[in-house]
Amino acid sequence: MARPNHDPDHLSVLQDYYAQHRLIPSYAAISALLGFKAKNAAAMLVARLEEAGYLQRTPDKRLTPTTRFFERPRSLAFVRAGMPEAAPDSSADMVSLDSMLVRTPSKTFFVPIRGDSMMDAGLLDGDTAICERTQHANPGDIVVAFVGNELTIKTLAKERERYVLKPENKAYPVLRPDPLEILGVVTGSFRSYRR
Amino acid sequence: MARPNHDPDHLSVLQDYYAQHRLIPSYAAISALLGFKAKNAAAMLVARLEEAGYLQRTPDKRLTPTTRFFERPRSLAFVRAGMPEAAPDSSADMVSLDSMLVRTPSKTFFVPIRGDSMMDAGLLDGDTAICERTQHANPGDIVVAFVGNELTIKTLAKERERYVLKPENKAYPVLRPDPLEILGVVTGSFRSYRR
DNA sequence: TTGATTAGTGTACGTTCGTCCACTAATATC
DNA sequence: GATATTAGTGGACGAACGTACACTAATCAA
Repeated sequence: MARPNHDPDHLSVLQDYYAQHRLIPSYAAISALLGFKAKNAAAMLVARLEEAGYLQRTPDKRLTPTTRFFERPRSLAFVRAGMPEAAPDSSADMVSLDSMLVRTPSKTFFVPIRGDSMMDAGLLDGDTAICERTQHANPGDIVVAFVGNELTIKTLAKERERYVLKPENKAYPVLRPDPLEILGVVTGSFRSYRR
Repeated sequence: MARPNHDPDHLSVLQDYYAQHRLIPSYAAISALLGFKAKNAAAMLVARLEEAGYLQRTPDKRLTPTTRFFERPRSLAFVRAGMPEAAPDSSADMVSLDSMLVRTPSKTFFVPIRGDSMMDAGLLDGDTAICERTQHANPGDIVVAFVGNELTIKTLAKERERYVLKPENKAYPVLRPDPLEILGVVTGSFRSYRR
């Protein structure tokens, strides 16, 4: 009863459970899930997974997944060999996009992109910018600002001593609002191709 | 000590905690976090949030977030009028990334974008494409295909009687793999500007 | 002004949880 | 063939967790 190698199947059961419930189960639940008859087996499994960097503990010792826990086998490449249908990705669980893209929910909001003024930065009309409210932004950051009573998204730039808003499209002029009212920085973006 | 309205600030503290730790804290931890002196206050808060559909319990009664828990406000055009800090009309326009971008989890997988061959479609190096496994794709769809044993993302096009893969960058040639092996269509994409 | 409702305090209690320790079984190493 | 090493069993125990109940305070509607 001793396999030197790690327990990949055990891990994937936990991953599936997490995908369903968004929670690492208790030792008792793990035992039930994996057919262990002693909670201790679960405790040792968890210890191994912690060691291997799949699990982690909060300051108050509660179990949480690490980033590695969510890593999908980039094995999509293998798929080729076998059946394309056969689970390219056991999509069973995927990191929720929310948790990937939103670090501080209370400071995060979405702003729809209108027009093509940020086209060259890959922000197209209809995209949505993920923004975080913040006091300070640096030149080069893409920021959300108020210009003429509307929200606009541009790259922050410094022009001599002055901060300006630079579109990422040569067809548009640099904006020099005064005062410059910045609401937040853009931390990400997404788009949907469907409807 | 009785505000009829819900506790948006309490919720957002929990959301931030979850974003950091990927775990709903215990009642004791919630009390510490929010300054409650009695665990019971936390229990009642949780009950309210369950009622409101932000939290949920696993079969074994452990607390987990619901989809609504992850919803963020879409644009805050209102903010301008009042304090940017003040929550805008919360009611409408709350969206979660997952529910927006992933329609069929079991058929959905992610493919990282490499290179700039899809630049003109706003898919930059480092972006992630959200793909859905499907049998049929139409000309004009952005698809995931196997070309030379690697995954590639291109626009599907029809050239006379033949389907070809068109890059969205004039510097790249049209691909005419035969047979053409399509894994799925790209239904969305996202990127993060951080790190 | 009264009464209902909502939010939080304080304390107590039973259950679950994680940990610990002794023990067993199977594999790999020398 | 002896011996670590690894994986799991089983039971015991203290601490943490969730729950319950009685009570207080603030708001709102009648």
